[in-house]
Amino acid sequence: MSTSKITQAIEDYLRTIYALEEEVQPVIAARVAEEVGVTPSTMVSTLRRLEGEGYLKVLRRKEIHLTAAGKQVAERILRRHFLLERFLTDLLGLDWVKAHQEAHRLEHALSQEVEDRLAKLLGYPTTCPHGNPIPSKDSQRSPKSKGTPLDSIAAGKEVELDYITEGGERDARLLGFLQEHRLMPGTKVRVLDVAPSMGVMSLKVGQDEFSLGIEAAKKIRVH
Amino acid sequence: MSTSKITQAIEDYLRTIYALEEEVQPVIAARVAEEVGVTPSTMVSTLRRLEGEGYLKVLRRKEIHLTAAGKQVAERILRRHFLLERFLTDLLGLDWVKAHQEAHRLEHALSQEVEDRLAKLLGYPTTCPHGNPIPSKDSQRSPKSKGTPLDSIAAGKEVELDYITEGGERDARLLGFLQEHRLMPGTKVRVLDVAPSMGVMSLKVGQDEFSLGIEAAKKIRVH
DNA sequence: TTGAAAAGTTAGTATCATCTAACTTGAGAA
DNA sequence: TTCTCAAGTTAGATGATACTAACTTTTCAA
Repeated sequence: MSTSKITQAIEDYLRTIYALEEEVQPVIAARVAEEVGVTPSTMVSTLRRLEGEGYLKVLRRKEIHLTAAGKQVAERILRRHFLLERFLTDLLGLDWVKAHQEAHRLEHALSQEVEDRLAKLLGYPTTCPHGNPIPSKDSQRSPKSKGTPLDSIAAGKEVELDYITEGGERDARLLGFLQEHRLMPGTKVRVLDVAPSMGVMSLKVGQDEFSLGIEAAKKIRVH
Repeated sequence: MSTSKITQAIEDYLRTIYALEEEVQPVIAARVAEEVGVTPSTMVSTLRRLEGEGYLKVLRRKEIHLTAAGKQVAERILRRHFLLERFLTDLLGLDWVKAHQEAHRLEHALSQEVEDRLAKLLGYPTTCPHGNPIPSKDSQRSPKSKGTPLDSIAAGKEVELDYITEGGERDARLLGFLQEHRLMPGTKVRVLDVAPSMGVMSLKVGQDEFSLGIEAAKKIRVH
């Protein structure tokens, strides 16, 4: 198992599965295919390869579960991704959307040593710019306090933005929208109105009032 | 021509050919194959692909010449490579050898925007840590003053190290050796003795006396 | 001039990562 | 229960990048 080299494609599948595991109950092939952007048939052969390499197991109900080896690869990539996002936003001044995209390309080319030194240069940050906790190297799974999805907050309440899930991070339109409305970790948000039948909720940040889709709100965690 | 996407492999071949062009008279397939680390047969098919894509021409005497398109790709990669080397040594504190290796992996994942911002962060450096001029973006070929190869300096003379050629940069042992003996751009070196028949020359840097192979000395430019 | 070493070429394979098109399976709604 | 749609699968193909093994062609020096 895990004999051959870890390619960029493998890293992409594993990190996607890992992120999905924290968001949807059973991770199935169709979800992963959607996320990674490949056809179902590609998914089948890739899943077989990944299972053969010992990175994951596909259970009877088609549920995909990462093995320890798979988790290790995924966490390493996510750690580098978040670190790069910090570097790109904090030191280079990129916006959220670009930082995410660029980090996605660079994360595969970062070595352990550069990762370590970059972490030091940045003062050992504990979260990415979107508030996600950076997985620690010693594989101690982060407490994953999960936070409360914004869509489950009742009208009238004011909450503080905790973080944007990895699922939200992958959505460039959402990221751009959030940054535009200054909705970032630490921001106070008031829920003016929730209309599930309409699929939207009204929010107020400072003097700025706007609507957000319920689906998008699910990707935002508050407390 | 140049219709399909520029892959990492293509970038590697083009940047290698470009660097060789500045060092050896006619660039031939065998040299490139050696440098890139592929077999001659791989070289044949790759050369055909690259020629088909319009990145180079192979002339009658088997000479390989980059087209304008090929040069553009090569210069862009080299620029990113040198910039990354600066970043890795100046901000992250890596040594020469590692900086070169890491830059070689990262250079393919750097976008134009990140390149620009990185250049700004570093204060628009004009040379890499080994003294090579960073190719400018507007494709104005650098004057390439070439410098004098260290192996052609007569015994007794003292010179100043100008830069280490790209060919030298690719040689990890040489880089490590040079850094160990503090032989870097700006350093004054005295040539104690030249023994071409032995294939070595004796040098003195500060109080440090040591021998260097003639072949290695060719990759060092002084004035 | 010639012959060996260097360079180049061909043919056949392999792997990875992807696709399309056609098909099967399965799970929940009516 | 049955039908439908989502999910999964198979077969067959492609392109990029690489290899080995067996040549052929060049080039240069004796």
